[in-house]
Amino acid sequence: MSAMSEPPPEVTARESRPLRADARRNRARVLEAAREVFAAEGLAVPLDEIARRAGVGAGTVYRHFPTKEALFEAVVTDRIKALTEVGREALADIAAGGDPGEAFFGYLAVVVADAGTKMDLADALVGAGVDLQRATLDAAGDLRGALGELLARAQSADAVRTDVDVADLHALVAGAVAAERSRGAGARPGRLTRIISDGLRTARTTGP
Amino acid sequence: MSAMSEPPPEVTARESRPLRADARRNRARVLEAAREVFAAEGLAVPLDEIARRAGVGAGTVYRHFPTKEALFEAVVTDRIKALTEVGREALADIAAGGDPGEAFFGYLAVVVADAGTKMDLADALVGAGVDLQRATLDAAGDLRGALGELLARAQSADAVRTDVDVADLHALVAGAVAAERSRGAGARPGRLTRIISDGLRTARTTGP
DNA sequence: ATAGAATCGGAACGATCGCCCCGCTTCGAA
DNA sequence: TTCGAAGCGGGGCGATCGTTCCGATTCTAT
Repeated sequence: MSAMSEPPPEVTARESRPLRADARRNRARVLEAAREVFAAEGLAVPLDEIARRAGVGAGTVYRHFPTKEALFEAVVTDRIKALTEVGREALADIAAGGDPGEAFFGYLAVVVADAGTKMDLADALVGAGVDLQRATLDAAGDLRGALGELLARAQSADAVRTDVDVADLHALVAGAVAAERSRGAGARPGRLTRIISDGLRTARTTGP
Repeated sequence: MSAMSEPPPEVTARESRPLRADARRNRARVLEAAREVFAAEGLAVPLDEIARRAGVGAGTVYRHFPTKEALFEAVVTDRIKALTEVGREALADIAAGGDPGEAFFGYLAVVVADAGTKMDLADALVGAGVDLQRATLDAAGDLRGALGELLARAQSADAVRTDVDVADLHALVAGAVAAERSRGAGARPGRLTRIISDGLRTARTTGP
């Protein structure tokens, strides 16, 4: 604290002071570079690379994010929230009279397709040497929640076998993402999702 | 499985001088320790740890295996060969009149179950920062071959949908393995394999 | 038993990478 | 315009890990 003349009215939270203009700009640049690089290479990329791509020094990165993982989580959390949002929309769709099965499988495809092309999400989902922290865990929990509710609805509508739970789903998604990631950039996506989806359906008596 | 004996290291004309007694013993110890540790922890384990577990110095490890990857591959190749052998047995089973679908799905379960508990195979399958070399690639190719033939037979027997190829299978297996690995040691295995297997089956017209 | 060589062990090296420090630059309020 | 301080950059520290080196040790042919 200070014995100086000026008693600024913000002794509480730290997020009050507005960032200096260049600082805010640099912060945005770092985040943007981190998004690109993490999405392309996963957690394994050196932090210097991100700093270089952002056109700043490594010290600047640490000024804005206390740790490399914090930066990583800032990026991943953001993406997870977006996916959760899509899930909520799917739920709203059901509430509005949409088909639960369609909503569920559609969402599954979206998640796998999106996460499959982002190495960062793949790393986070599969947990390759990643210790998630509060914020990210909460976001992941929300995602899990949305997915779980969609699953429940689809099961109630008799569109998905009932011997599957959210944990299975998480594992399947993680697996599909890992698989999608392991194949080269080639091979049209969605192939695996279709197979997995078919496996999830209730034994259908489609027939001649 | 994974009790394959080691054929003379495939460098070149190495059969000239027989290894000294203690050297041979140490080599075996290193391989054994590597098997355990790689299976438990994957490629990420420090080499010193292996040396320590083997009761030798790091230098000794390098005397027998030129590089850490070489050691890793020696272990993985061994395991892959064992899996391939099981695949061949399944094929022989078919030739002897066994059911192709049963053989295929059974083999799939075996591969996923086995690889799912061995981090080294998971690493190798998913390719997490692993550059396979000749020997391992050949072994992997053989495995792929066996899997491919089993797939073809099962498809001919109308037990597996025909819009799936070996690459899809590889991806699915890799994904299942990664998933199996990402969940804690809990959760009974085979759950995912069953779902995936159901997805692979030809659309069945089970009765009304 | 003995010498000579094969082998061992673990200290040391070099590269990588996360993170911190500090002198200099740049902002922005007065 | 001025000047205090927020912010910056990048060199550097420390830890980890793969690999190498070499003096000490152990084996085996004689």
